[in-house]
Amino acid sequence: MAPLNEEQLQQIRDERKEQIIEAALRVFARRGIIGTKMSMIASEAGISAGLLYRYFNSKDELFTTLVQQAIDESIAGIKSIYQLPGTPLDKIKTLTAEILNEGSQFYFMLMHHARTSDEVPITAKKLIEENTMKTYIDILEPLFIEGQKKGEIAEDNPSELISCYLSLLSGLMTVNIQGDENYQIPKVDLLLRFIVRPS
Amino acid sequence: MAPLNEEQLQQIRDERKEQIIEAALRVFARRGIIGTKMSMIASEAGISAGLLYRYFNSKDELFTTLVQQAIDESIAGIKSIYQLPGTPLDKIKTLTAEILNEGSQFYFMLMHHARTSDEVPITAKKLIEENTMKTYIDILEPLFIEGQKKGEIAEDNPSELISCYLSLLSGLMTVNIQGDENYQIPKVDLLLRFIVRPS
Amino acid sequence: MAPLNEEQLQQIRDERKEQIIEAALRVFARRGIIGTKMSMIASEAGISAGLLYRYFNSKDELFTTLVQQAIDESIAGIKSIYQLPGTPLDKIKTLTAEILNEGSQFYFMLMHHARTSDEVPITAKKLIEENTMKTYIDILEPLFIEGQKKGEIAEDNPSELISCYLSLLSGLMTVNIQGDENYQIPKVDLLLRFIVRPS
Amino acid sequence: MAPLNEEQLQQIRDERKEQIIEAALRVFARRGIIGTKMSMIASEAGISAGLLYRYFNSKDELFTTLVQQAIDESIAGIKSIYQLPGTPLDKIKTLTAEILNEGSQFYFMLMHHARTSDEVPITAKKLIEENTMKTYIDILEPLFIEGQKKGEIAEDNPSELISCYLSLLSGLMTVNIQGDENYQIPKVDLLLRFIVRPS
DNA sequence: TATGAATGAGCGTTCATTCAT
DNA sequence: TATGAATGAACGCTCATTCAT
Repeated sequence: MAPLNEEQLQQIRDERKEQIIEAALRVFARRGIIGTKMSMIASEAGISAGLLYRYFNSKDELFTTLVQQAIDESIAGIKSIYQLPGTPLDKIKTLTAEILNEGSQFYFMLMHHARTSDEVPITAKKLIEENTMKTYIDILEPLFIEGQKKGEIAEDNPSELISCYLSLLSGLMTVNIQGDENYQIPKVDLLLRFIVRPS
Repeated sequence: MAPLNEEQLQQIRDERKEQIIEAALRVFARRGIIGTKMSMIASEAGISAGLLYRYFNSKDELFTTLVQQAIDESIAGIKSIYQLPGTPLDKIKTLTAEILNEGSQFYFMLMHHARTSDEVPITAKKLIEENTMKTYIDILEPLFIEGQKKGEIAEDNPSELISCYLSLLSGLMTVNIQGDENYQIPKVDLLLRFIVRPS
Repeated sequence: MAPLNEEQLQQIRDERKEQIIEAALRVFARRGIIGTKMSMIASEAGISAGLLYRYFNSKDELFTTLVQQAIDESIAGIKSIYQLPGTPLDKIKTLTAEILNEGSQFYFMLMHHARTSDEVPITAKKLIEENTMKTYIDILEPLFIEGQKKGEIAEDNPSELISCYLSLLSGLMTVNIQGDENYQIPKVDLLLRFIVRPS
Repeated sequence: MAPLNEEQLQQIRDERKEQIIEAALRVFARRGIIGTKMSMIASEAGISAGLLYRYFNSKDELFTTLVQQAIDESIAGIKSIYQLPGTPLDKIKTLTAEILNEGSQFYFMLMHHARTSDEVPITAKKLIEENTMKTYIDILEPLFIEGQKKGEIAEDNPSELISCYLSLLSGLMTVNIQGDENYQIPKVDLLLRFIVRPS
């Protein structure tokens, strides 16, 4: 019954906040900003609705936090491609496979809602406007050019090629849904065929 | 002085209904079923909110009508590929270009909401469950097989190839948004490269 | 196609108005003022909703007209007792039987709504306030006193006796409903037993 | 600091629910189901409109609850006649006086609306259909027969006599209104005169 | 910190009333 | 005169947010 010390309290707070963020991501991703009720996030996080407000001032703030996080993680994820082993094309294949299989789908869906919905808080809107596809193209361009030099990658305009690659990937991740057994994420090799230089 | 005759009234009713359906498609597509307020549809259609209810009994009914229409038109659209001129690959290219350029984007977005949202009316849910990707695969399979025989189309499993093609197309159409100048619909030739048999 | 002359038009107007009043009485009586939609009255009268407003400026005015009519007719009805044949008790029995059997039930139900509902237009409220039970007591008192003198009628205070008689009658007429076969309007002799002087 | 414990919460909930039920009875009784706005009940109960919905899912559910309660209490009330002291006629007089004086009037008015209005929820409609006058006649019949044997009660068909008694009572309770000083609930002895066997 | 009762603004829907024909 | 399309105010209900405990 002794009161917790400062440090322990802070730790509880951090854990709770993480709990909430993860719960919110799952719910917002599936249901969008209006479709999501604060009570849903609360019950997904296993806490009461009122407690949410000790960690986030409003639904908007919570949503915006998630958008920020999605942007940060997606940039970091793309940048990580340079740490991967192998030739440029190897790297691209590995990263693509990781994205397709891994749990990043929630982020794609969240960002789709954030881009499409009109109810998005202005702050989040701004974050999105500053985070255009150009950001990602700039990161990937050196790698694609290197791949083209090596003759691995098709000789199109690299920027256009990357844009197309990202659009396809993003479309797949956003649209992919359970419930239609005919709807399957394509195999990586099939998907990347349009990047690969015909031999 | 005299009231309008039956024919004139019917014409007014038909026009209004069409007006509403078009307005509703635009709004639902962008904002989803919950994000869409009946007043938005009304003002998009240039009529009062109350008048909507002389044509559709409820928001749900209106939404369901649109889903039905989207399904009908998409099936008709896919079937129309057989009327196009040229070889199988020609046909596929032409149809793909049409889809990418034409205004069918609203239907894709609507269907995405209809598939994803939990607030979709049961009737619409049923329509969607009955309308899996298999419907479209079955329509396109003969054409793809013919293309493979002619050596135009890659030698993958045709059903898988079509599924991949449709997934990519559907993802692009759903995700594609105004507002990001870097986000461009890929050129048809680029997109279809993974279908074409490498020469 | 020749235009109707003034007289014919007036006749049409009068018929229409009567049509509407009768329809409105039936609907208001059963459903009360709020439960009644103008469209119900219109369709009960076999005309369009818009046309109602050429005869009555508003729902309130129509309702008030009916209340006025109900009051007028009820007073006339009570007064008519003096035209009936026989002794005072005979007259009372005859009138009671007439009321119980005849179609005056709609008026009782209407007046019940008018007295109970808070949505009644002020004008109607005033009519009702001016039309207390005293009006009817005053009309009937001479008859009851005469009956008492003749030894036909119980020796209670006449005013109280009449009030009780009217309350019971009015309660029966208001509450009596189809649909419960056990709910039967009592026989006149049974009902009047408390008025009759025990022999 | 600590949240309320389960017991305290339950007590608050019970009190609120009772508050709402009492308020709703008063308002529904006077205004009927359509005439009653949820906001009226809320302000009569001294709470906000939104809070109503934590206790009752809908206006219909609230109304139906009241109908159920009215039926239960009326049956219990009638049955309680056998606990009263004295001869059958004494019992009947006492119960009648109790009903006429006591606050059961709201229940009569509520049931009148429930029986008459077309907007009554189906569940309530069913309750009412199952609760005909026969229920009450069956309860009272033995008592009336006993009274007839004792020579206290008139020698009419007992079932008919009870039906008449209940109709009159129910009519009085339904119709009786404040606001007309001439409209007075009759004295019990006067009212019951038609039951009593003439000496 | 944590809970859940309480509030009130906002949306879907209905309906009295108006108006063009 | 007669019609029915059109409007908009009002009510039932939901949910983000606050607050007492």
